[in-house]
Amino acid sequence: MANSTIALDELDRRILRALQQDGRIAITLLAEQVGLSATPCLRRIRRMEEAGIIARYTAVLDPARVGLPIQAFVQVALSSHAEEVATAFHKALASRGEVIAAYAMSGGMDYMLHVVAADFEAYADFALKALLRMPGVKETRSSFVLMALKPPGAIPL
Amino acid sequence: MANSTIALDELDRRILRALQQDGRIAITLLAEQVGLSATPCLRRIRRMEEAGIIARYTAVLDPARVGLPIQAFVQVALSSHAEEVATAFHKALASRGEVIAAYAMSGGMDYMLHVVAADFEAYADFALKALLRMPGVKETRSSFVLMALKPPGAIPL
DNA sequence: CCTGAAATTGCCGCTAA
DNA sequence: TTAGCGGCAATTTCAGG
Repeated sequence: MANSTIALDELDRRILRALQQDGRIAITLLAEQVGLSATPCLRRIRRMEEAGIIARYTAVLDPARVGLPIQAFVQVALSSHAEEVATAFHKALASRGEVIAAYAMSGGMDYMLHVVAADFEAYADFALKALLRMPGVKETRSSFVLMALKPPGAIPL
Repeated sequence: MANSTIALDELDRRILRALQQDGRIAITLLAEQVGLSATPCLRRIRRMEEAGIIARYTAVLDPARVGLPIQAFVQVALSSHAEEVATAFHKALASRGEVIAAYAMSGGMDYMLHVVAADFEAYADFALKALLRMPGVKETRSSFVLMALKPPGAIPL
């Protein structure tokens, strides 16, 4: 996972589209779909993995079906933007599995979190006992997901 | 992808953890890791795929490395909650690749969108020319991602 | 445990700077 | 001529029965 900026041609983009659609597709099949033989196809995939274009492969789970039907987005403001406060906060976030995504944001609130929970009680525990007590947290604002219209999105290529 | 609610035992959870970590792991290796032989391991995987617990497999791309370095979360309020307005809005969202995730939300704003773009100009085009003209859109509020702390998250099991 | 299929590697040929 | 890319074929490993 290096960081070189590599140019992608149409073949690469086709490969990425196919792999986003089905991350376990057989290389042989993929190669056929994009109009290559397996060898150069695999070579391109490896190159994009090395370059960090393909970050990883994953199984996408349905949170509701694994017992985590509650999803929320939480905006968080910190009371201080000192680096050590931010670092401590990041560390606290990292240790919490229910935070499935976290972003530092521009604008009024400093962070956006995507959180899953088994039920409202578990969510409340997280929000009140964990999140609000994390280092530097000044204010939080939770909104719950009622319905996922586009659950896991592919990146347009 | 049925919808039966199936109980997961510790073995299933281990399988899911491994598949979230590496969606292309070989069944043989996975089986060894979780302490099963390949055949029953594969059976469990198929069962969870059928049940929709495993929704799909995907390659996770780094948006910045495929030319989409701008990410934003956009909250959207509709002027009407009539079903036909909402449906038209959902349809408009679906046709926009830069919207990589969309959720109907509780609370003040009706929707939360996760959007990627090649640059601010492209983002502005989306926000001003596409989103604001979608059916029923009353108000939008964009916040930009400065840094992804937990980019693509796994669901805790 | 066995058989067919897939992944992976080495090697060769083609094409363009 | 050399660097880069694609294809073929052989080998090893995997999937699925």
